Amino acid sequence: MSVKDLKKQKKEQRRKYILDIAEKLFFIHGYDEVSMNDISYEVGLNKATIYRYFKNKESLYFSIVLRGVGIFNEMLKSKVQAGKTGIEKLELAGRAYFEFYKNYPDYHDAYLYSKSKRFEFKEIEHSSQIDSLAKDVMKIICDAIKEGIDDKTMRNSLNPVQVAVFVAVTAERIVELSPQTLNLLKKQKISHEKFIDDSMDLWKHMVMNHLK
Amino acid sequence: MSVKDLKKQKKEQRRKYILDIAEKLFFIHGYDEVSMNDISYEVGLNKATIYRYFKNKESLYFSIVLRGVGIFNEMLKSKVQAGKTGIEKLELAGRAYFEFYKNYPDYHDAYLYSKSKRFEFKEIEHSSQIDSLAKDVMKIICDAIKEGIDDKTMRNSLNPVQVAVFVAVTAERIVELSPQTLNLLKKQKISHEKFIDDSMDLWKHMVMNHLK
Amino acid sequence: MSVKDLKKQKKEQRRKYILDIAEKLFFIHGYDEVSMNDISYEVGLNKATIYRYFKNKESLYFSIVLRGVGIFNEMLKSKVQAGKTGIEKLELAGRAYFEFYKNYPDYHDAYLYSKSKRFEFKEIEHSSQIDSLAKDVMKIICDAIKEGIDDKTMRNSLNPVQVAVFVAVTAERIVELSPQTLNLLKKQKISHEKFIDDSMDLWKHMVMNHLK
Amino acid sequence: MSVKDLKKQKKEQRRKYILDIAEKLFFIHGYDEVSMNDISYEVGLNKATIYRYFKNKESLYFSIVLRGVGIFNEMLKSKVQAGKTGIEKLELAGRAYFEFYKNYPDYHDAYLYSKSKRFEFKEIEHSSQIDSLAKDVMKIICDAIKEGIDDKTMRNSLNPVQVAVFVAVTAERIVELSPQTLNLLKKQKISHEKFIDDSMDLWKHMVMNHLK
DNA sequence: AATGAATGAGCGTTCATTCAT
DNA sequence: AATGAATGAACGCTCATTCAT
Repeated sequence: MSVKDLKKQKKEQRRKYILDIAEKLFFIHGYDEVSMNDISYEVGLNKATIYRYFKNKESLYFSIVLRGVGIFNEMLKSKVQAGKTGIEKLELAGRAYFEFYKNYPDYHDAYLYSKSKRFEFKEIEHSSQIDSLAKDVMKIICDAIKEGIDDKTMRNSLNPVQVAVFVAVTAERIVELSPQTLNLLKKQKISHEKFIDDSMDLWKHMVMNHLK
Repeated sequence: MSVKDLKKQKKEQRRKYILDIAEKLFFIHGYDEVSMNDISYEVGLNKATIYRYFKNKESLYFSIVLRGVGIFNEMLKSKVQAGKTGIEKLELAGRAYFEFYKNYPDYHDAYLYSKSKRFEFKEIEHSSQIDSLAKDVMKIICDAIKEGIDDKTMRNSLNPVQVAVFVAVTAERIVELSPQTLNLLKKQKISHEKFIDDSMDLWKHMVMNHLK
Repeated sequence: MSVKDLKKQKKEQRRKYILDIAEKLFFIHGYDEVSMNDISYEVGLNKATIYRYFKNKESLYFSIVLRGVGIFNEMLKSKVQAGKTGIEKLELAGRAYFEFYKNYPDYHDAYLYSKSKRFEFKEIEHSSQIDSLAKDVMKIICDAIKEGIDDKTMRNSLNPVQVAVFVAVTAERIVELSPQTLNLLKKQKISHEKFIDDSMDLWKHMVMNHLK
Repeated sequence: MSVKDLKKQKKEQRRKYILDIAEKLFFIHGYDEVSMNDISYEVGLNKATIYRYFKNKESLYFSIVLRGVGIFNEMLKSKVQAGKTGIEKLELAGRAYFEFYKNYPDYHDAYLYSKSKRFEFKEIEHSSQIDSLAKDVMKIICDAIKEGIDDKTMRNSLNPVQVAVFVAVTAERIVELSPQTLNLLKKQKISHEKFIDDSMDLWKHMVMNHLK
């Protein structure tokens, strides 16, 4: 039993090691520019061995994405719980997202890429776990909105799920502006940071209870 | 003179024909899954002949994207001008966007893909024309917001460019929901259409002048 | 008649023009790096039109080589006739060769390339004319040697043809040393020029009549 | 240990096998006319497998050239050491060269082609080893000449390096006469063999000490 | 568990040349 | 005489993946 566990542990360690190296490479060069050769070389293990730990290249990549989503989830949870009102929690959720983006931009990129057309129509390992975590995220946002409606910091005409989806998908893109868009903002002396702040203000106006 | 024109016209027709076929293929299978071999085979012309009409694969793709952006521009312009107030114009801009998405989802996809990391760092034919059209779009939205501030249908604390960017980037993604997200909405009996409608409502709350 | 001649003349002029441009390109980039596209573009005529003047790319190239060989022939003839003794004439032939190399290194390169394996086993236009000129060269050298034997400036045990061939083929390579070889000489403070001079001295020792 | 060695040996054998086939093809058709497809087909291994053994086509070719240069080096060394005087050694060096050419004309050709413009400006595997062997050759010839000057079988006015270079580059070409040149000699009833013999006689006259 | 060897499929692009007009 | 359109053939190389051991 103990021996088995030891083996398992060792395997887990090695898996983690491979993941660390692959992550580094993917983050530097991008998914398509990194070959399994590159990874196995950098890891120091045979290419075929990598396949013992990961079904294929995609699975390897999605494991990394999963890491990122996990990190985000933690950040989100710990941040949001500090809020008192619903609207405050929503704002904190937004802040959590942007903080995640600032601290782990590569994970963020990887996550977006994992959801791009590049991978669709394929059954990929780990993608269900990623989805599950994504669902948790939606639930947290949803709950914040429900709370906001209850405590009257938000309009009661809002549909929590609808708003949560809106918030989530727009957040994803607000942090990743194209060079051209950044340029446009620059001309108005609006930094990316300020843009994000202002966007959160728009969010609040979107949901706040103006009657109160 | 007339002979030359005829030739030019014929060439233009041929070009269009290639573009039509390639478009079909790209829309079905995606950029990376379609090879120049596939295209030439489907077109019925030699691969090298394709290269007489398009510098390379990317140029071919971006020509298609350009088509789509052109179509959207027309739709946007004709829609927006029907609005009377600023906020009405903004709403119509949104409607134009969603209409475009509904009628030409593939063009929309192609446009997004053309802006993805997949192509960055490269100088690509037609990309400047695409950018130029994209700028026109931003200007139209911007003008609508300015008008809204002037006619007091929108808050005067808004920065037009900031809002325009926010609106534009979020619109891009609201229409492209992942299957999981669509599922989530479905459980709440919210159709994609309804979601879009509701999102436009959120937009309006975001910018409207509540004092009035 | 006169009209025909005029046409012929014009055609000849155009041919020369094409040749001039192609020559420039070949000399700059080398045979294999220049495409018929490049040439036609630079010439300003349609690719197919080039083919009206030259059977194919090789024929075009060999026309240029022919030019060079022609130039060399003239230089050789005029130089050699100034010599009084046979050995003097041989030396002058050598000098003519090296002068040609110095003044027209590109023609020299092209000539050597035309004789390389790159082209063998093929029937190429103009190659017989080139050969014919090459024969003239051999004859001139041969005659010089015969004269040298007669006037006793050279050993009478020499076979003129054998020596001529030896002189001709070695000359070709003495002027085109590899970077490594040039380096080796440099270490001994021997410049390429000096090497050539010394080589001509070796030639003279090779044939001179030591009894005299 | 022994297992590893066995594998290495097997790999070496396979490498040699590929080299043998490729050599055959290159020798028959020439470098540019043989594609990697041809080689892999003839070898009976997948194209990609060839790339496991050789970095690229050039590396494959230069491995073959290296073989040839190695063979020549052996021949040269063993021949030259049999000479007693310097001039004798020089003559033996020449004989070694011609013998090599006679026995391995294809290797000789390949070596010359490897030094042609076709490959310049590129860093190619094995080329440094080839250069190193070429340097050995030059050293051997140089030493022979120095010895010849010392033992007074050669003129003391000679610069050993200069003569060595002259001898080396001319030797390279004497053996590779064009069909036209061979024809010319034939008319004088001079066989290639006789031409080479006579050429060596010229060499000797070139360097010998006539005072002695 | 780990490896080295092997593979099939594919990639976009370029070329010299030839045709119908 | 001159053109624009069209073509077939080829090119070296890389990739993710899977075997036999």
